Amino acid sequence: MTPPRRATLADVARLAGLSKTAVSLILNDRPGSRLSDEAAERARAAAAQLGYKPNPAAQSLRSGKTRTIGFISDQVTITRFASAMVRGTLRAAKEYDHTVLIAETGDDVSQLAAAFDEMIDRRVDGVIVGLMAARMVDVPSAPHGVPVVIVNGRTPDDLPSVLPDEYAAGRAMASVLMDAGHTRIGFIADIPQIAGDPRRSVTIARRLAGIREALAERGATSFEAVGENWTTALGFAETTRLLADHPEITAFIAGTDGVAFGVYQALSDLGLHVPRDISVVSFDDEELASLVRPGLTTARLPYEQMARHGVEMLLGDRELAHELLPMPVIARDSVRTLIAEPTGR
Amino acid sequence: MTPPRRATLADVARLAGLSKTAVSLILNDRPGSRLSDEAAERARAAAAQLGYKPNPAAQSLRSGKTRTIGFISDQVTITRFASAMVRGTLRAAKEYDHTVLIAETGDDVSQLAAAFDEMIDRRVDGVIVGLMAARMVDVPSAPHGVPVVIVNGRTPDDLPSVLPDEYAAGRAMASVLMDAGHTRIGFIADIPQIAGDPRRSVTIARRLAGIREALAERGATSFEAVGENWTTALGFAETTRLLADHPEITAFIAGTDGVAFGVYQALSDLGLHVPRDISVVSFDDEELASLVRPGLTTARLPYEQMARHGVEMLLGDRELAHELLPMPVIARDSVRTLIAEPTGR
DNA sequence: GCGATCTGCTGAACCGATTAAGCAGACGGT
DNA sequence: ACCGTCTGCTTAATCGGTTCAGCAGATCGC
Repeated sequence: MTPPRRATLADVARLAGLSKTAVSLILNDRPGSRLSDEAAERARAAAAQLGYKPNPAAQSLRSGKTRTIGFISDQVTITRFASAMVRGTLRAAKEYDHTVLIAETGDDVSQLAAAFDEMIDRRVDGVIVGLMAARMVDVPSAPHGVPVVIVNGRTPDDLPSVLPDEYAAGRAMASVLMDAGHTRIGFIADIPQIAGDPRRSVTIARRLAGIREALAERGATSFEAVGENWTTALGFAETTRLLADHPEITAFIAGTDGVAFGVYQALSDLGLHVPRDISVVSFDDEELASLVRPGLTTARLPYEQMARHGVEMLLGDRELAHELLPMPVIARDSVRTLIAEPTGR
Repeated sequence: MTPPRRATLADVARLAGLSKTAVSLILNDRPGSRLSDEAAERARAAAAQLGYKPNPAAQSLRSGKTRTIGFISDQVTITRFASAMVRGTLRAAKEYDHTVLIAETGDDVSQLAAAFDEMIDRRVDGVIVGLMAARMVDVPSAPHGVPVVIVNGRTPDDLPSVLPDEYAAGRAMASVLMDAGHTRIGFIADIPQIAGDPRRSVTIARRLAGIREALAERGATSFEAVGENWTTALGFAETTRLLADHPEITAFIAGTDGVAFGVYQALSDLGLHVPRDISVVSFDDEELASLVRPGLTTARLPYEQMARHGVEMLLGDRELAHELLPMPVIARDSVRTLIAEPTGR
């Protein structure tokens, strides 16, 4: 029992015995239009009876607005992080009564440009470019009046952006360990190729700087391992190696949860127990972090909040600027508090 | 350097010295319209010069089509599975030159209905309802002419659906173990509350049936454990218990990868090695399955293909019907082939 | 009693595309 | 020379809303 065709404004007007103009004014609550309460009543009743909803295409045509924003990501649909960004975008957009058009892109720059242009051709009211790794990317220029925000990334021409506050997070995680009494800390850390290249990452360098400065300020001894890529395999290999060389280590800082998972595996193979024998902290808060035993203490990348922030820049009162969002420390069970700190040995 | 306003058909016509009609006919390659090659040339040149792209709102208004489909899911953006469904939908839609509007819904039925109506109000050309767990759900009726497909689920009124072939997958995974020579198999299996209730799952019962029938046909001995929820904790607890009672078990079938992760943890605590001492198979192929060591052999839920299939039903030649899609066996390293099958002990 | 103002409402234009209908000129047949 | 047909193009209507301008009739001031 569904009507064959959706009711139009003209249908409502006819049923209410009014003009299209009158009904439009009433349903949109235009201030200054002086229509009788009685007429308003009739119009609303007719609209309700017919299940009238305005045709968005017609509205867009007139207003030049589509009440739609575009979301483009380099790996939108591939990683669990993407989910959080999509979620944040969707929810925030909904609050502003907008819908979201989503496009997928590989790492390929030309695909991003193509997706971007397609969104513009669809006449979206704004575009969010969401990146999985906080990189520098090129984004085509948008027609005047279409705002663009980069979430978790940057552009060479400095479009408005939202980034995680990696420096603060680096300090925070180092402090979590030091506050618990750890002073000899393994650190699976530096990726010179990536940290030095904004096309790979604009934030990893800050994360590392935060960690290093906090450790240095409080006089902790750190043992750094360097890798090509932050992978589970790297965590496994470097943990094994660092512990062989420096058995005095009591805690590890892993660059990511994936690396931390490798640390766990290595410790398990060595018969060491987390957190009894070794404490571990890391960054990102992937789903994995809550699944491993014991739960991993990690600094969460606030993807959902960053996306929400981006939408608020596009549609809300928030200024189009550069913003840093805090990375909350998610405390689980991978850190042991050392009762006393023995000075010798 | 972006133009202040997008070019319209009228702009192109003016520049080309033709009427809007002529330009429209040319740019749309209408057969039967007899315009000179010379005019076509001018029209195309003018369109290119102005960067003309038709305004989709105007086209929709005229045609009644929006070239947009809606995707609604109960947990769209929350799980890694959702990503695959979104990806499949996006890619397939792109092939049909459609864009995708995505809406989020909690488990709450009323939210699904609300999201659905919102899509209809936006005049989408079709709707995909994608579910994370293959459940029975209620979907409001759509206006005539708007097709709806349920991906990984069912509706009481039997809307077209795409489901995984769980029965075949159950048989397949049991066979993987038996083909490798295993005959005494632990099986973390039955969830009576869920398997018996289509509102919870319309497929788990089939998965279990496939496993049980395959095991029975080939005379394997199975040891079943029952739980309330398929969780990592369940896998951990029941593995520990089953092995204590039945040390002769050489392999486990876990209901999901999450359960299998619990099995891994229990085996690790018991000092048992996968696959040397115990083999493990499961279902779903979450990201986790490739991350654990050794990699988990599992039957993949083909979310991306299911979504693609759904889109093809909406937009392509595929018949709107009920379809079962195969769940591919992803062979990793968690199954050991037993050389010989000792009869005693 | 008459213009000015206010009240309640309507007509028509407009957004940008598609398309049915039709028109001027060239050409062909007789 | 005249009618019919074909070619190449244009005019105008249409989709469904929003909005500018304006029109009757009532009310008011003096």
